[in-house]
Amino acid sequence: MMGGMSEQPKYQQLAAALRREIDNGVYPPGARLPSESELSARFGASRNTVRNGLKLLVSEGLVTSSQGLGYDVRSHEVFELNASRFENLTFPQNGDSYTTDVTNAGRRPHQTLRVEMRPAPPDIAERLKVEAGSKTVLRFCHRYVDDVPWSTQATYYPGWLMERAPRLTEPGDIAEGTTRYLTGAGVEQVGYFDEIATRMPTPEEARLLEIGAGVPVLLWTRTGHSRDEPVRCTVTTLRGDLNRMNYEIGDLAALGGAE
Amino acid sequence: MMGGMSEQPKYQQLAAALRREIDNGVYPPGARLPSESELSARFGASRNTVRNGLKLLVSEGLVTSSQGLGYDVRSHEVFELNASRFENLTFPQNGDSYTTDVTNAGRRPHQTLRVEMRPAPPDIAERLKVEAGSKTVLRFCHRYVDDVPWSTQATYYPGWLMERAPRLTEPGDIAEGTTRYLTGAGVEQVGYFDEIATRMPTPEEARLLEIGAGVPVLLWTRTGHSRDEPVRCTVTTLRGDLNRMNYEIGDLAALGGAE
DNA sequence: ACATCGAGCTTGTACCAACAAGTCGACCAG
DNA sequence: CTGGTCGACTTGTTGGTACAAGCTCGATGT
Repeated sequence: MMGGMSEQPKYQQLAAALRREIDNGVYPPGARLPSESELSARFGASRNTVRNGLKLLVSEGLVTSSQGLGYDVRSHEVFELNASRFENLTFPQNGDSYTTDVTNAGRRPHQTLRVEMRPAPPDIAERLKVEAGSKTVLRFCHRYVDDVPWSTQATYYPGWLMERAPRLTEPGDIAEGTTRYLTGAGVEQVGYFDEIATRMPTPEEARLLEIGAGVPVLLWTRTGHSRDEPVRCTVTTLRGDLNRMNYEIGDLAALGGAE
Repeated sequence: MMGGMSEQPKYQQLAAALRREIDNGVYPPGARLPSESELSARFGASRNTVRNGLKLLVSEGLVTSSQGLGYDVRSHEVFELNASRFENLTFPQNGDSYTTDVTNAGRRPHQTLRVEMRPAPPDIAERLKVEAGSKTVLRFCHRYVDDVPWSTQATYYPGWLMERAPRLTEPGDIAEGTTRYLTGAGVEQVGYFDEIATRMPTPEEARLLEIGAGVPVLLWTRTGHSRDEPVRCTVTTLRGDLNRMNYEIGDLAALGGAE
C-alpha cells in the first residue's frame, strides 16, 4: 500500500486511533462512534477491516456494539457502582439472601429458577466426591438486578442428600433459603472451598448475560462441606464487567478502621 | 439459506460441534485441529465463517492458533496444575516464597524486579489510607515459570513505612522475603483484604504476559493490614488462561477428607 | 556433510459483494 | 390522536478472492 513503512496491520492502527480519541474525550462515555461505513470512508479501509478494528476495542471493553444501533463508548461509572453492590449481595456469611439483600439495597431483584435431576458432570462429581454420572439435583438460577442480567448459578446437590432434604427437588423457591433449609434438615455447612477463574463466555452464556463479545466472565465455584463431606457445589457465572469478588482473610473485622 | 430451521448462526454451530468433539476427546489436549480449509470443506462453510467459529474457541481458551502451524487444543493439565501450584505459591500463610516453591516443584522460576519511588495512584492511595499522590515505594515484579510469562505484580508500600523498613527501597531482592522482613521490622500483617476482578488485558499487559487476543486477565488486589493500619497493597495481573484462585473458608483443613 | 533455497502447507490481513436482522422515525390510514 | 406500515439506517452473517507471512521439509548445490 502507499503509506510506506506500516509496521502494524491496518485494523490495529484504526483501533489505536479510535482508542486515542476515546481517551482524549473526542468520544466521551456514552457517545456513539461513527458507523462502520463512515469509518470505512475515513480510514480508507474496507468494512471488514473496520470491523476487525472495532472488535479489538469491544474486546478491551472500551465500546459496545448493538445491532441496528451502532457502537457506544462504555461508561465506567456503572462498573464501579455495581461492583461494590455485589459485595454486599453475596458474601455476608452464607447469605443465600440474594432477594432480601437486593431489596434492602433499594434495587429490584428478579430471578428464574429451574430444578432438574441431572447426572453429575465429571468436574462437579469430583468436587462432590460422588461418581461421575450419578444422580444429582440441579437448581439453576438466572438472576437479574433492575432487569440487568447479573449471573447464572447452577447448584448441584448429591443424590444421597434427598432423603434428608427432599424439598430440594421441588420446583419452587425455598422460602427460608436453601442454606437455612439444609441446616434445619441437619446438614450444616461448616466450610467452603472457593475457586475463581476467568475466561471468555460461551455463546450461550453471552446470550443469558447479555454481554457483548469481548467481555469476560468470572467463574466462581463454591463447594460447601458439612463436617463429614461435601454437600453441594455451586457454579456461578458472573459478568466480568459488573462484578468483583472480595475476601477477608484473618482478623480484619476486629481491627479499628481497617476497611 | 436452504437448511431450513437453523436457529443459530453457522459459525456458532461449527464452534459448538468442535467444542463437543474436544470435550469428548476426539481432539485431545495437544492435538492439532484440522486446517481451516479442511473444516471449510467438512462444514460446507466459507473460510471466513470457519475463522469466526474458531475465533470463538480461541476466545474461550479451548484452542490456540499459530500462524504457519494451525490450531492446537490447549492442555488443561497446565491450567489445573498451575492452579494448585499457584495456591501453594501464594497462600499458605504469607509465603512470599515464590522462588523456593517453584523450585521445589521442579520448575524453574525467573523474575525481574524494579524498585521505584512513585506518587500513589488514587485507587492504591484509597486502599493504603494515604493521600493520593503521596510518596510510596513501588516494587514491580515480572514473573516467569519455565520461561512462560506468569504474572506481573506491583506492590505499593506507604512512605511512612520507610523509617521502619528502609531496605524496601533498595533495588535488589530481599532474601528472606518481604513479609518476613516486615515482620522482623515490627510490622506484622494480621489480615488481608483481597479483591478479584477480570477484564481484557491492555496492550501493554498483553505484551508482558505474551497472551494472544481474547484471553482475559485475572486481577488480584491484596491489601495487607497490620493491627493498626494498611501496610501494603499488591496488584497482581495473572494470565486468565493459566491461573485459578482458591480460597478456603471455615474449618476445612480440620475435616476428614474434605479437600 | 552441511548450508541454502524453495515448494507447499498453514494462518493472518485485506478487499469485495450480498442479504439478514434489529432499530428508529416518517408517513399514512383509521 | 392512535396504530400500523414501510423505508432508511445500523450491525450481523456468509459467501467469495487474493496476497502476505510464518513454518516444515525435501531437494539442491557447494
